[in-house]
Amino acid sequence: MSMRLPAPARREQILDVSVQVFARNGFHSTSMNDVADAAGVTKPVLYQHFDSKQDLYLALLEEAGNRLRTAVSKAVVSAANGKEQTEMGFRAYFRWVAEDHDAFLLLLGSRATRDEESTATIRRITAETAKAIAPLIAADIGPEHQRTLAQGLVGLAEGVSRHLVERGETFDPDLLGQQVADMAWAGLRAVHRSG
Amino acid sequence: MSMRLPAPARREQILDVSVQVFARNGFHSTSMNDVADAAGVTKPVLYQHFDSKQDLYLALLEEAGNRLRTAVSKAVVSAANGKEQTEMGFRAYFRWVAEDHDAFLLLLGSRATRDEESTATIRRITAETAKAIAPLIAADIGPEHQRTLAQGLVGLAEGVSRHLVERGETFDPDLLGQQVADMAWAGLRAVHRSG
DNA sequence: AAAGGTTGTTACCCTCTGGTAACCCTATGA
DNA sequence: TCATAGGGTTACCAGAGGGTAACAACCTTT
Repeated sequence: MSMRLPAPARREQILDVSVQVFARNGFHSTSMNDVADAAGVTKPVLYQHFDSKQDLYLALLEEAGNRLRTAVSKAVVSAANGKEQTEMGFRAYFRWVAEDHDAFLLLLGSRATRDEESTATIRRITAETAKAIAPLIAADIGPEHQRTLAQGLVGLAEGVSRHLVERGETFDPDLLGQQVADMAWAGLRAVHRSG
Repeated sequence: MSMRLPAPARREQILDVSVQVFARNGFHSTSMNDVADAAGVTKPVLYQHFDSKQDLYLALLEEAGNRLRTAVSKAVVSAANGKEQTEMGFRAYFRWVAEDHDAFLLLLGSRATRDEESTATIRRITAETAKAIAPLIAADIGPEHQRTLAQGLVGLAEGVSRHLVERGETFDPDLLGQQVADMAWAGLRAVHRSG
């Protein structure tokens, strides 16, 4: 039905389409036929570009994770002081959620299904995001504790996002980022003081 | 192999055993045969007590969720002022994580798989937990915003817990609860001020 | 000790779906 | 125009796993 495409273009199209399908239905509830249908193509075509369902799924996770990581990292690096870093970081996170909607659902939505390997991938991505913001936290507490709190901040952003996204509410990422950052920054300073 | 049990006892045993199996492997990677084996029994026995795999799984979620909710609610209610409520709430949460380990993994672990209905159940539980702590947040911001931040706090606790549990680190729930509560409380007060 | 309800098992069905072998169609270039 | 290569399809396999019908072992009650 759909036109013939050169291999690289087809591969891209499959990635584009399948991120939507997987995001909406989750891994297990999405069959390769579903993906193929959505792409306007038949199953074997998928296997010309990806070794397995897992392989396709992991490619999607990897891409989505990269976009998240780089967005947050860039934002944090580009800011001057801690407070600004916090604000920019959260803003970037929420902007990513708002713009890269399907990717958010894929990585962190409630329907995100995680087998052995996907779990590892997602955990790695989350951990790296946390690592990017860990320096925001006062270094005079143990590094373990520091990383734990960084994961907490990621969880904070995640919880807020999931709540909003799953209720279908629209939001201004910059405003939200600022508000959450205010809260987080005050919290971080408290940690600093209390050691 | 295992002894004959009266129906209610068998039902309880199945619940006890399957929460472990599901927590460890997730919904889709766990077959009813796996559950049956773990219970020392054969498949049809499971279907004498539960209508379907879904049904069993939802029963587990419900039980786990109840324990979480009541633990947090009780803790929050029993405290006097806001700061103490925050501390008691987080303590109760982390105590639940430490004690009801499998339940935590089942509800919120990375392998937690969520189809249509399970998603709804888990979201309900999380939302109710958030509702229990929403009053901690100053009422002079919009109720929508208030609920969003409450979800953020739940996410915070979740992120911290997941990080610790999945790294297999042991932790003192009371100490951790206090530390996280310090951070959260300072954040909440900041929200209060900035409106 | 026979009856009847309860607990449990064996053996099976059936669907779903990941994956593949074999073939077809279309464009291009010599 | 004919060969060739690469994109695409049809038709199928095979295994896994949810769910069930029929049967067997047990215990209790009379």
